[in-house]
Amino acid sequence: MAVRKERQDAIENRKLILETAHVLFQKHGVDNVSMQEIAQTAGVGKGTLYRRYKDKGDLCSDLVQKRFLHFKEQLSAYLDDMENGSPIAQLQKVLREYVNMVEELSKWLKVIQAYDCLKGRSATYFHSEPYVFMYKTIHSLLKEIERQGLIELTDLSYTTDVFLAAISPDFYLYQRQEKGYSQDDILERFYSLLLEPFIKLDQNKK
Amino acid sequence: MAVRKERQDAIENRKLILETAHVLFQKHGVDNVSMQEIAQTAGVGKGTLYRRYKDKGDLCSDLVQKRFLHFKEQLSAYLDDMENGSPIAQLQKVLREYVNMVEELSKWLKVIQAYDCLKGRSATYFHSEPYVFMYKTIHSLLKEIERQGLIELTDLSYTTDVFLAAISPDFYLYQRQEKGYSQDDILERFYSLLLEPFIKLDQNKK
DNA sequence: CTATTAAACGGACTCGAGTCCGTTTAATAG
DNA sequence: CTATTAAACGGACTCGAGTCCGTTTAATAG
Repeated sequence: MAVRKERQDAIENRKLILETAHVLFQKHGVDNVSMQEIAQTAGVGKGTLYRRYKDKGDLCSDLVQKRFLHFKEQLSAYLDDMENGSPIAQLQKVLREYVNMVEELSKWLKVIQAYDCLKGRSATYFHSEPYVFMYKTIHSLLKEIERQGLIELTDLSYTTDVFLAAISPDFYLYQRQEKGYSQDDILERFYSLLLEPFIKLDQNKK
Repeated sequence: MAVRKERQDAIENRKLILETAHVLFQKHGVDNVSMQEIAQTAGVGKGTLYRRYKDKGDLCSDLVQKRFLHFKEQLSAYLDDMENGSPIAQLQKVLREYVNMVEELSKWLKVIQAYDCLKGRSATYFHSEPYVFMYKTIHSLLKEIERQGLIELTDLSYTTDVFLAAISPDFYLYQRQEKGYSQDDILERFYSLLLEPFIKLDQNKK
């Protein structure tokens, strides 16, 4: 017997709730909006809200998910253009775009992290789609750079994780807000600490 | 007029509460212990509990604080012994000991972080005593290494932060539990990515 | 179009976090 | 030792998170 398709009212409510939450979060800040309020404003019962979203963190995940899709598309487009360019330039492009996105999404990412931690869902950051995607992308670019003999790394996987740690939302925001570095300051320092020292010296080529 | 000294009952309650919380946390796990329960078990009212500790995160901070004092003492003892040794060896010692401590305290550190985030106290991790202390220690050791001409770094401050990011509780636990690296695996990879490439080649000295 | 079904709904309910404020008690003044 | 004071106490209270379950409704069968 065929599986019933999702009910029309359910689909509409899902959209309605997400939009309402987004509006309220923007207007009053995530912390100052209760789940109650979201349900009421959307005109649904609390049960309906919780049926779709475990908690505020879950709502934020969905918000991030939407934005992340754009990012992925944009990035593939860029990378297609650079198909035959230097993989180092590609890597730099990826990093720059990602930093851009982190800057934009950090607000949500922090909330997600807090709820994950509080509910004992541990290390979900590292399993989130954005992390996994970035990991794969950076990992394969580094591999290509290595294949071309431009770099030599002891542990590719560890290196990739450290790359991402240096642009993780927490760390990034700290550099940005407390240290007062600009986006470019950070990228510059990142390159000079984690990228340039490993690029094989072929200055003689010049 | 002299400031009144802290009341005796207050002092005793403070100790009692902290010990009770510690015991309950160990027995049932931080997540499964309510503030109510802590107060009840300690035999004080809820108000008394909250008078000292804002929330569970705050309790964990105090727990960490105690352990961290030991760590600091131990470390200074070690460093005094190595006073005239190579600052690189000193740095490695510091890193090794810190990793040890993070391994032990990660449970609490995660809870602290979650509450900080949830209550909108942002980036407190970077202002916590452990972070600040480690920052100072690593920073000054790197400076000394630089002074001796053994290393050259673009931005000492940024480098120090990245060092600490690579052994931040979240990241460390991920490497440890999900990647399956041992403590030594991690230190090895850390050195080979973040330390060795910057040490000036004076192999000719050999 | 009607009956059947199971998903979806929504509000009453429980439970813990955190606050408030009238009461108690340790410290100090005399 | 007694009176005064202000810190400390503790439990009633509020408020939001999340669950439960009787009721509604969209989808499917006939």
